[in-house]
Amino acid sequence: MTDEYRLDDQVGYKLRLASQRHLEIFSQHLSDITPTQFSILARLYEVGETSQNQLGRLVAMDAATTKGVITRLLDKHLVEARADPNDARRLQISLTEAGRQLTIDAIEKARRITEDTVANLNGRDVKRLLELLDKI
Amino acid sequence: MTDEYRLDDQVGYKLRLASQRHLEIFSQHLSDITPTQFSILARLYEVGETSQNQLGRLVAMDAATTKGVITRLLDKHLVEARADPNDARRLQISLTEAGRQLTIDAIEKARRITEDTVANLNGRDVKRLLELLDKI
DNA sequence: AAATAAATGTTTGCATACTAATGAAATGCG
DNA sequence: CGCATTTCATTAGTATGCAAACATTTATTT
Repeated sequence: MTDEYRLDDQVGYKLRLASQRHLEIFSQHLSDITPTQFSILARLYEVGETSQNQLGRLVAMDAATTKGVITRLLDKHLVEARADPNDARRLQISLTEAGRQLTIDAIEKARRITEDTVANLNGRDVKRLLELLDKI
Repeated sequence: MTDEYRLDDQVGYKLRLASQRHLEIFSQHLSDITPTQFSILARLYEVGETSQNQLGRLVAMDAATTKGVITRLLDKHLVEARADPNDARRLQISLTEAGRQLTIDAIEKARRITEDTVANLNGRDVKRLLELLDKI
């Protein structure tokens, strides 16, 4: 029936707003790294030393994007890279000790970040939201 | 009970994935402009000539971000800018004729973009998703 | 086995979006 | 009026993302 187009009711628009809000909360708790950088760190913590490209795949990032994120993490001395002896194309990435410490700490803070982000939702809503986002 | 941290279950992570998917769909349908640029255009179409800063506020964008988006739209000759005679600080932004045409066309395509983005959700789910995102 | 083709991993360059800090103009209040 | 505050816009710097290029390895063909 409603034939007009409402920008405010579009999924894409609301997704941007929600991401914006989440980013704001994130940086309040964790100002040293970004959400993107955090996901790389958390995944690396989970799986251990991995090639750069593979690592990117594990967090659904483009190879080029991954490269940029890794560069920034290298600059901060949170990860280190070494050539794979078996495959000259590959660059093996691992956490430094400082990186490990920061990641452990960041994971704790990340729990709070998630809590704050969904502060207005009850448990069932959160679950539902995750399911719905998954289907997109 | 579950005490471990699962990156894949975090709202922030899933928000990034969903946005990523939406962006992909968007660029398939509308390769000339980005979602951000589209929201500026759509809003401008809605409200008519407005100051740059005000326009940004209407789509929840920082003044600096707005500036960048407007610059790109000016480069594409989709909008035009003129000084406000009453207030020397202000820059009035309006759609060019080409911009109007493109916006009308883009709004049609945007319906499809939204449809494709939520293709796996039924009507009630979409409504619920919008509500949940709103609460964030 | 050598040569070629195909796949994989990484890097470079460029576009977009966002933030913090700065400057210019207008408004309000003593 | 004169000064502080607010509003608007811009600049400079950072992060993320994609397309294209390049290098290495693996598979295929002759």
